[in-house]
Amino acid sequence: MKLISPGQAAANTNDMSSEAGEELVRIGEMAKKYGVTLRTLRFYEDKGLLNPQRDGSTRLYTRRDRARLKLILLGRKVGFSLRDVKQMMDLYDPNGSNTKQLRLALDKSEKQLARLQKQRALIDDAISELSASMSTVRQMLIERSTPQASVAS
Amino acid sequence: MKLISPGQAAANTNDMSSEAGEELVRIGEMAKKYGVTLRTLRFYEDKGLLNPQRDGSTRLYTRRDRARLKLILLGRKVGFSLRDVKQMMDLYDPNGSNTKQLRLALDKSEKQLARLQKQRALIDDAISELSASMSTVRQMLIERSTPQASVAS
DNA sequence: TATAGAATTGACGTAAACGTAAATGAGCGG
DNA sequence: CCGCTCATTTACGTTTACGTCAATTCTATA
Repeated sequence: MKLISPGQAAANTNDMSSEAGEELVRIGEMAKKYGVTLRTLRFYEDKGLLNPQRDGSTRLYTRRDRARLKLILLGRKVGFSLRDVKQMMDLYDPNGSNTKQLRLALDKSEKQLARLQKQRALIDDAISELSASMSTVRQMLIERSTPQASVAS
Repeated sequence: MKLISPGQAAANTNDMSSEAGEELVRIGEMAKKYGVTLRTLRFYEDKGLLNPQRDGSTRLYTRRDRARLKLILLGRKVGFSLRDVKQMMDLYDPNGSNTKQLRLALDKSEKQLARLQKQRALIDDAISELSASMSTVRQMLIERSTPQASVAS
C-alpha cells in the first residue's frame, strides 16, 4: 500500500524524491520550510485550507499545497481572516479565467486596505494620547512638591 | 440610609439630579454618558475596576467612579489591558505623592508606546504588500478582459 | 526486533472583552 | 393587585488562531 517501498527508502529523515518531479514533503519539513508549527498545518487542514495527500495516515504535501500555504500566509500577513482566505481560494478553478475569484479578492482587498488605514489612524491617535499623558506624568514626577493633580480628559 | 429619599425620587426612568453636589448616577445613565453598555460596567466592577455604592441592589456611581471610568477608557484607547489599568489604579493613594503609581504608569506607557510603534510598522508593511498584490490582481483582470492581441492602450 | 523519534487524533486551555439568555426581584402606574 | 419595565445575578457562548498535553500508532534504523 505504500508509495515508497521499504527497501527503496534509503535516506534517514530526509526521504527526498521517491519519484522524479513529485517533491512530496511531510509535515515536519513543511513546517520548517514555512516557519509554522505542525499544529498550524493540521489546523489549516481542519479548516479546509489545505488538503495534503495521505500515505496511510501520513500527510504528504505537494507543491500545490505549498502554493496554497504561501497564499494563506500572505493573506494572514495583510490581515485577512482564514475564512476570507478560504473563501477566495475556494473560487479557484484551474480551467477557468478565475475572474470571479480575482474580483472577490480585489473587493476584499479594498475593504481590508480601508480597515488597515483606519487602524493606522487609530494607532496614531493612541500614540498621540499616550505621548501626551506621558508628558503629563513626567511633569508630575518632576513637581513632587504639589500633591494633587487632576487628570485632564 | 439612602442618599436619595424615596419621596425625592420623582421621575421613573429619568431621575436626573435630585440633589446638588451629590450627582449619584445609576447604571443606565452612566452607560449613556460614557458610551458603554450596562454589561461593560458590570464587567468592570466584576474585575475590580469600579466600586459603585449600592442602594439595595441598585448601583450608584459617584464622581469618583466616573473619574475611574474615564481613566479606564483612556487606558483602553491607548491599548492597555484592563489588568494593566487595574494595576495602575490600585496604586492610587489619595494621601500620598503617588510616585510609585506614576513611575509604574510611565514604565508601562513606554512599553506600550513601543508596542504601538511596532504595530504601526507592521500595518504599514501590510498596507504595502496588500497594495502591491492589488496591482497584480488588477493587471490580471485587465489581461483577462482584453483578448490576447492588444497590449498597451 | 527493539526502540527512539515522528506523526496522528482528540480534547481541553488561552487571551480579551464582552454578548446573550435565563431566572428572579423590585418599584410604579393604573 | 397585575403587568410593565428596569435591574441583578449566574452561567454559558463568541471570536481567532492556535498551544499543550496525552495516548497511541507508525516508521526508520541499529
